[in-house]
Amino acid sequence: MPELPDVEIFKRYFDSTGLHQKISETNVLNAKVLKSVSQKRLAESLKGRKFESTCRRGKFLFVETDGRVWLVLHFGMTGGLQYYKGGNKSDDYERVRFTFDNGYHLGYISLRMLGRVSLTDSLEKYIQKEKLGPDVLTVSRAEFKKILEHSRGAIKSTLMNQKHLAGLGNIYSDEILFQSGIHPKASADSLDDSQRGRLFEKMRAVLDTAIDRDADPKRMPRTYLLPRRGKGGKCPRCDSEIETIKVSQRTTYFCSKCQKKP
DNA sequence: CTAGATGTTAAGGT
DNA sequence: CACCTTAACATCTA
Repeated sequence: MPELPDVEIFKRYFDSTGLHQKISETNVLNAKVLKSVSQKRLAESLKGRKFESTCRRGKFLFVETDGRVWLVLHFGMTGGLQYYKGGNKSDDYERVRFTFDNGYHLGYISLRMLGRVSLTDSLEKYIQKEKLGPDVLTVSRAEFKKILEHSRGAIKSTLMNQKHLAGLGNIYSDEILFQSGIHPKASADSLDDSQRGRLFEKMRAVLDTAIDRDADPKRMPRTYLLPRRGKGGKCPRCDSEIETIKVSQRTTYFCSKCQKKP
C-alpha cells in the first residue's frame, strides 16, 4: 500500500535485512517491472556488490551500493519487499529476486506490476530527470507554503502531484485535508496563510502517526478518516455521512460539513 | 460479470 | 507553461 508511510516502512525493512551482504545473484522473474535497464545489466551491475544504505524520496526508495550504482525501487499501488531464507517459498508476485551470500533472498514484490525497478549512477540526476519535488517529510514550512501559493487547481491535486511535493497519494491526501478542515477542491492558491500552516502541521502529524503505526490502516486513530472510507462511513468528528467525489480522477472521501466548499 | 483499488504516464485538449 | 481529462498498464476482490 505504498504512499510515503508505507515506503518509509519498506526502507526500514530493507535497512534491517538487505544491507552489507554480498549479492550473489539477481533474478528477474518478470521483466515488465524493469525501467530503462535490461535484465542483464541489472544482474551484472549488482553481482558481487553490497547494498550499503537506503534513501527515500517521496515514494521512491534508492539503494546505494558499494559500486557506482544505485538501485531504484518504486512500488506502484501494490508492492513490497520480502526477505526470506533460500529454499522457502517465494511470494507469488515476486518480480525481482536478490540473493545474498548468506543464502537469503530479498524479493521485490509487485502484484499489479505497476511498480518499477531501475538503476541510476546518480541520485541527483535521477531526481532531476523525474522532476521530483521535495519530500513532504523534510520540506520546510516556508517552502511548502510557497509551493501552494504557486499552484492553481484543486489543493488535493497539488498535494498529490509528485512534481510539486513528493510522497502523498490518494489516501493520505484525503486524510490531511480532512484533519485540516479543508475542501479537497479548494484551489491551492486561494488558501490563506493560516490554512496553509494548518495543512503543513497536519501533514507532518498524520505522516508521523502513520509511520509510528507501521502504516497499518487498522492501527490508525479513531479520529482518522482513513478507516471510514467506503460503505456508508460516518465522519469521526460530526457523524454525518462521508461523501465521495472525483478529484484528479481519484475517488475522494471527505465530510462536506467539516470541509467547507471553497 | 463489472467496477474499482494505495500510482504513474502518455496523449490530447483548454 | 500549468492544468485537466482520459486511457492504459495487470490483477485481484467486493
